[in-house]
Amino acid sequence: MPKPRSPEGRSIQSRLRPPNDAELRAIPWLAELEPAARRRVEPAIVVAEVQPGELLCRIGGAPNYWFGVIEGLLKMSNDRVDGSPITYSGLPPGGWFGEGTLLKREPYRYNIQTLRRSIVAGLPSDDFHSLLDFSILFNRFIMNQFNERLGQFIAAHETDRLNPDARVARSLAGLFNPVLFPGVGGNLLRITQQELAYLVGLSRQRVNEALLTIQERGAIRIEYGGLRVVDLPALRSGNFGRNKAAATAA
DNA sequence: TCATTAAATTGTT
DNA sequence: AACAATTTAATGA
Repeated sequence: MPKPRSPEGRSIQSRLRPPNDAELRAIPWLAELEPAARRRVEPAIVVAEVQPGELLCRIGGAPNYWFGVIEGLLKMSNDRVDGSPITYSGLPPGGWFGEGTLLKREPYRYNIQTLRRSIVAGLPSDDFHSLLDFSILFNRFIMNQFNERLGQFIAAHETDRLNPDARVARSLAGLFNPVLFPGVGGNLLRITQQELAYLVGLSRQRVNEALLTIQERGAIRIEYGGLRVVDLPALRSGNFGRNKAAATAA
């Protein structure tokens, strides 16, 4: 697990800076806005580099920003009563989250933690709400986002009881959702097996085994420091071995 | 640009 | 959890 970052560095708040051009281009919804809306909101966007293990927001915190991943990898998790964390989703580049919490003006109901060094963007709550007020295209984007997330949520729920191979497959399929995470360019996702293990809640060994199985089935190609999707529908369906013998025999 | 070395990641036990 | 093998990144000639 990434060691929780000690308060050695300055707080994230104090490290905020304006985004550069490349970072702005990595924000998917900006390009969809009306030109006037974009001009108005762009100056409000801030970005920060966050180190592995840093907490962007914790349960109970007041929602100040709508967050997005420019680069890197985050995870969204919750703590169960027994203290064991349950991960809801990984957040690869292009993913924006927290709009539900902002809308309800409620405290965060999950923890967002960085799995590796990442660049994170934030749109202040006030600007988020004013965008909702005057940009129809932004509303459309948010609706789309909700819709996709609902699908993801249902898929995740089904996945819970499946065997490890299928869980890994479905988690991967979730990360490759082009609507929620358009920053995952092409079909290559940069994620180490260790990071994936944290997301899925399995050991790295088991994830490694699962990935090899999935690769054998032709759904992905494993690469150093990441992997490539060959057959996304197959990943989603998640019909992966109850046991390896049956898998290879078939 | 190439060779060397360190660090990160993967595949196995 | 530990280990060896492989890949990448960094460095300097």
